[in-house]
Amino acid sequence: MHIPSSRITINDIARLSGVSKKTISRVINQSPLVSEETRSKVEAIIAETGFVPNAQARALARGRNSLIALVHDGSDRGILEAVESGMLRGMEGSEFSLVLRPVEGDPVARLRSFIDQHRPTGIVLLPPLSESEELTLLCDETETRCVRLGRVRGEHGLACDDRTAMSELVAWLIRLGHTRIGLVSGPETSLTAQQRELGYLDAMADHDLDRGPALIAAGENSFESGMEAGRLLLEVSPRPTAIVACNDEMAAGVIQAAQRSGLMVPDAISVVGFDDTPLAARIWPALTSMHIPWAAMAQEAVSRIRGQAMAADDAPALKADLVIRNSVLPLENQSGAT
Amino acid sequence: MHIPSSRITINDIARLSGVSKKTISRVINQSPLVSEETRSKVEAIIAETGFVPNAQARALARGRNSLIALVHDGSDRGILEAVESGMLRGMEGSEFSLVLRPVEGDPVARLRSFIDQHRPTGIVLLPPLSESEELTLLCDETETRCVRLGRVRGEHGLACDDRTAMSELVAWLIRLGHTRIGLVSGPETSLTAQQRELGYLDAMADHDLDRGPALIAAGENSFESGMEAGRLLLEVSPRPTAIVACNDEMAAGVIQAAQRSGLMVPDAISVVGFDDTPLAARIWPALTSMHIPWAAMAQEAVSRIRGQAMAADDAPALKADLVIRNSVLPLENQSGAT
DNA sequence: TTGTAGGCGTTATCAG
DNA sequence: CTGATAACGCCTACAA
Repeated sequence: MHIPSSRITINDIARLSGVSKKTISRVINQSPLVSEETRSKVEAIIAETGFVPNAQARALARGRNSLIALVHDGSDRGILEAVESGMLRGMEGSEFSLVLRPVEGDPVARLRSFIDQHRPTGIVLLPPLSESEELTLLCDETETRCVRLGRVRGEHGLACDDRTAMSELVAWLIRLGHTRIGLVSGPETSLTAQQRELGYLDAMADHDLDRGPALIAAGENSFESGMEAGRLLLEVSPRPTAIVACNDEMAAGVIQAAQRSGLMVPDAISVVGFDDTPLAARIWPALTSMHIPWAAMAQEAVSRIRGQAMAADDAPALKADLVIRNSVLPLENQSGAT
Repeated sequence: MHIPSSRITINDIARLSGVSKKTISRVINQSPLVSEETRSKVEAIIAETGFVPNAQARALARGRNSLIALVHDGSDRGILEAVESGMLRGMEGSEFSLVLRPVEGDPVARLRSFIDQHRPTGIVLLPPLSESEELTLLCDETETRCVRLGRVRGEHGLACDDRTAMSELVAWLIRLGHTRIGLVSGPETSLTAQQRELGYLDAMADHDLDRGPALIAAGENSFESGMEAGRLLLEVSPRPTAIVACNDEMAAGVIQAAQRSGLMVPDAISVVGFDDTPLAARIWPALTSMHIPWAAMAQEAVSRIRGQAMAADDAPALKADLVIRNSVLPLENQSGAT
């Protein structure tokens, strides 16, 4: 016997309260088909005994486990912390638990066997996996609820407008007098990164500024790729007076590259990030960044999976928001050199 | 019917291969009591059909779920990333999945209901929760395997020697000529933090240096508390020439405080951290830090829970290791001011 | 080496 | 409103 007999089950409760298992089950599941009297009697006994329904048995009977999985490919670690804590907040006080599921290699096959094995109630997909239609199809097939973060179109999507947000960010730099603005782009396979790049191009075009390829360096969302891209952009002549990176990790890399080569930020060059991850506040100079409400989106995603999607009015605004810190100076206050 | 009948079960495999369920079960569980012939035939069919055993049914029958939980109280977010990825590496290719379980409030009650509900195979406890004997007892009671990270004594512990590591770190600063060395300590309720503080005191005493309370500021393992403690230490007169923080988050806070007040790191003051989290490499100047192999420990913890603890020889060394970056200068190369 | 019967704790069906 | 009875998919005893 694996399970200590001390562990109490629905049968014990049934016996103690003199009703059938099924009635206990109804009480547990808030079924309206129970008399007030019976319900309160049973509830008292449950409280008294500290009975907790066994999630495995339940999962087996229902064909669904009380798990919600966070599925990502590890390509953008910066936003993970916010997403995790948002999801956890959304599950607080519920029966649900959070499972971490990185998938590398063939995402469809990996995810399929994960779902077959654990039958989670739902999964939250992060970019760029959230951009795959295949994965959504897989969830439909397996009756797994699915929310795609950072991907607006489609019924399963939840995102804010990256393109507009980036364009506003760049427009803000332009208002500060900057005209030569470099971009560190994200992986070209990521639609989210593409949207951000388009936002940059929008703003530059709106103000008739040079948006030639020389001012754009390709990154991979990682700190290291940001450093590398930063080095490239710093050698462009004439040098950009501001650089915007498609996420905070890369922005931190740009700052590192700049300071190492003796260009102080923001005195010699301004740098801005995107996402507003915890890293932004911890580096020096503290990074000005466009806040993307990943935590709020993740929390809302969990609500949807739990079937408690808020009314449109109550839903959190899910809007991007500029957070000004210390990594940007108006052009007129910048010096040309160290 | 919740489960699409298309989903294949052990019964389908049994029928297809012309043997009984039990034999399939034996194959799945690597039982030696199966003939080579039968085994390979069954395995072929399993591969062909893509059959994945249902974890819920299995969990119900065995009384254990194929989950391993990471349990922490959120007080030291810096090491979470390393621990998560180490645990995931340890579970790669296995049937196990990682559940994230932050507990706030009454840890014993919270953990108990979590265990009752999900019956995880094991849990990994992070400091300071790993220091609680109560939680270990709870695991014993519920037959849940448990590994306590950062806590040496006892059969369930897995840690490296924080005290010695810190003392070596401080001794290294002393060899660089520093004599006035400040400390940002961790929460006094955390034994791990206490060990680190003791290591600092050891080294200072060994070299007959001032280790009075004026040079020690209390932190709470958070970035903000590090900034606050940093501000305090910078006002001590004469000012310390180096500050060591009990974790990287706080060290980043100290750097922020120093640079904001115009004291450049490391030119005016040296700063070192502890843990060597990803943050250390991302800030500027890059943080010199004592590497604590959290990822390796977490991976080993998972191995233990899976019952595959390596022989002592094969086990990863689990030793702390100094990682030198750019936040420290020998005293003679430091200038007294900006 | 393999198979049969029964149980794990819960939910669904359908009759009272 | 309530309760027998039969799943859910797998595993352990015990036989064969």
